[in-house]
Amino acid sequence: MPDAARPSKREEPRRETERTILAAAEKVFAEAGFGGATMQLIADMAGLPKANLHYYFPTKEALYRRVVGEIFEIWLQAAEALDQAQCPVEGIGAYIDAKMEISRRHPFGSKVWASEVMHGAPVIQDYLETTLRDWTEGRAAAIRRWIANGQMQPVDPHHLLYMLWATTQHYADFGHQIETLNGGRPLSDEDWAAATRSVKEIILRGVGAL
Amino acid sequence: MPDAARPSKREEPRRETERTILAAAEKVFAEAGFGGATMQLIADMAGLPKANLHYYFPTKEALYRRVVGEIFEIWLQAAEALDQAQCPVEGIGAYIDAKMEISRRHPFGSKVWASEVMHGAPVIQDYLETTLRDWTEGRAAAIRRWIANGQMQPVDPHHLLYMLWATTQHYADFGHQIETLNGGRPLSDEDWAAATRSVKEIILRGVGAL
DNA sequence: AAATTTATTGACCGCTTGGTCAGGTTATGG
DNA sequence: CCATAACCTGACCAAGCGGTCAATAAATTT
Repeated sequence: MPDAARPSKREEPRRETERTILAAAEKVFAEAGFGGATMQLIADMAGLPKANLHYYFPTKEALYRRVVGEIFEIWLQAAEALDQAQCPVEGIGAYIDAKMEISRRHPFGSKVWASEVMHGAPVIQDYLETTLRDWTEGRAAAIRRWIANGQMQPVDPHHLLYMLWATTQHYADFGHQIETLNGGRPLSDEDWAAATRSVKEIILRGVGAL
Repeated sequence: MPDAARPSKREEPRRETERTILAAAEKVFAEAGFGGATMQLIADMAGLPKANLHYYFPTKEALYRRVVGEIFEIWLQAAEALDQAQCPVEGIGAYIDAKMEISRRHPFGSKVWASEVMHGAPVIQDYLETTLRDWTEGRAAAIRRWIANGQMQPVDPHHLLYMLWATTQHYADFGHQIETLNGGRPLSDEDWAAATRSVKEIILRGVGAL
């Protein structure tokens, strides 16, 4: 029975099972927080016995660490949108596009990250102090260059970056609130497009790049 | 010994003790999440035996409910800034001022709210569907009036409100990340003033109100 | 097809959790 | 100064937790 209903475990069974567990863990950690999540809940969601989880991930914290690390990777990739741009409209616009897409496609991951940071980043403090800080300084320098070139108004680069993060991630982290205010219905394709358009318009006009 | 070191319990001892417990609970819930928080931790932080907590609040959830409710009240009060304004610069500006001040003075409450919404608002769903929805629609109408009067550009009122919430609350919810990127130091008075200035400047210019 | 490694699992363990309760202590009111 | 009510708390409990382990099953190698 090749290519059965369950994803084929012929090639790399370990990877397949790990992915199943990680997906379940991401969802449970997002919905219950680290403290509220239980290995039993994750196991049920993954359709595996609890003991099997500990075969692939020694502890709950190790599993959590992997989940958080994967989100960070995704965000770093999106950040490249800011790099290869010549003007703020293009760079910031592409970055907002990318981050809004991530908020839509990976809402659980975004929530796990938010939860982790809110609780004082006990697990990812080193990320914040090294990779994220370096990345932030680099991007701030690029923004200062745009300002020096007269391509946008002189706004504080850090606070601009915070605004970009806050606004885009809000659609993932507070998605439930937004959905409720949207009459209980999830945002449609057009709703997401309109949201992205609004964010880009206000911020790009706000920094004087339009 | 009138007016001793401990807050006077002569007048309304019940209220005093409740406030002590609520303050401790707010902090612990913010730092550990609902699932990660324990009654023992809250009791230690409040300097009371655990059993005493259950004398004032029957269950962990009842205590949590009170904490969340108090934050919502604070935000509703801040919302009045938006009401008594004639122009967007004044209204939105005052609202940003108020919400930034709350982020600074009540970071724990903001985190508890964020955590609650992220986890699907199991406790405050009714707030979202009634009070918050009504408030949002009222404010959206006010914004549409400003647009009709030509006092600002035609932006989607809902997405503007989301941006205001996201940006201001980010300074509380992600305060640890911001502090880390600030060299590990908490934001100074001037930092907060600069942050508020940046947010107001970008958003007010972004909606074409300047 | 035997041997060996890898994957799977039910049963179990020590510990912490939210919550209870009986009994003690303090304040209030007559 | 006593009685009644409000307040406080150490000791305790059932339930659920993260994690372990010995036994088994499946795959892979020889």
